[in-house]
Amino acid sequence: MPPEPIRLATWNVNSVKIRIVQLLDWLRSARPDVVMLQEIKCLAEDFPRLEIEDLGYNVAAVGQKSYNGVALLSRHPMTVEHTALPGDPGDTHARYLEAVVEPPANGAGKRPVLRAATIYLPNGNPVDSDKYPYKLAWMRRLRQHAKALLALEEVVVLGGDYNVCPTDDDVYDPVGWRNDALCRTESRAEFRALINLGYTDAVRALNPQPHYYSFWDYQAGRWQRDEGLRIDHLLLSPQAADRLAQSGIDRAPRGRDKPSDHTPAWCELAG
DNA sequence: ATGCCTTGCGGAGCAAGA
Repeated sequence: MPPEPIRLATWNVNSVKIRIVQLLDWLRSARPDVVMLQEIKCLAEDFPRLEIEDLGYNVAAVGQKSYNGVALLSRHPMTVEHTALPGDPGDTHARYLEAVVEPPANGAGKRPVLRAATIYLPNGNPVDSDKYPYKLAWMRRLRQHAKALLALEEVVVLGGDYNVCPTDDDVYDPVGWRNDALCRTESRAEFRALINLGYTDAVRALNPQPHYYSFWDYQAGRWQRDEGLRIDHLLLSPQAADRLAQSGIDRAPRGRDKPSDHTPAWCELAG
């Protein structure tokens, strides 16, 4: 009997406290094994862990008051490895959390561990403020760490809100957005550099069609017009990419009442 | 359009998001 596949998803929930009912409903229906959350917008001690643990998940969170904040949910045992992106102890934003997940053994024997990180990459707007160089510096740090992870030769999934539209195909209005921090040449070059280390964009790899979005602004009827951006990504190490079976974007949560402006991106790795 | 909508904070009106 073949081992069970493992499903992973990333979702910027735009406040986990406001979105708890939508999050629980989605966990019950999508039943992902590992979830990367962003913008929980609360302290870790205020994260609604009991409700999520009741659905069978282990929970790890790094939070701060009001802004940012990330969390990992896993149906399998999980050991936290990093609660911040290495490389700048002065960076106090809650934007990175990495853990090792132990999948259950099966008939064929022990399965390799999975290393999962949840990433909330800085937005970077406005581009003439110090937020943009902060974003680019954060991306360089991420590249350094992602390179070190490759040397481990593990199954690695770096999932999150990257705040980068990789190409013009990932934006509803490329000309209007070309000077935005999400689409600027430097942001795209940094994202490509990350990919060029040897990572695979799991959603793009199996869904090459343009205009396959993960975010729609609340304003100006962007959802109703399907005018969105693809900025939520799952990057796979070669050992993970070798197992990539399915991937996609689950639009359903974006169409529900009181939605986040992002919707989950997901992938499934063969067991 | 320095807007439009939605959050947190705090108890009004910003700041931040993307």
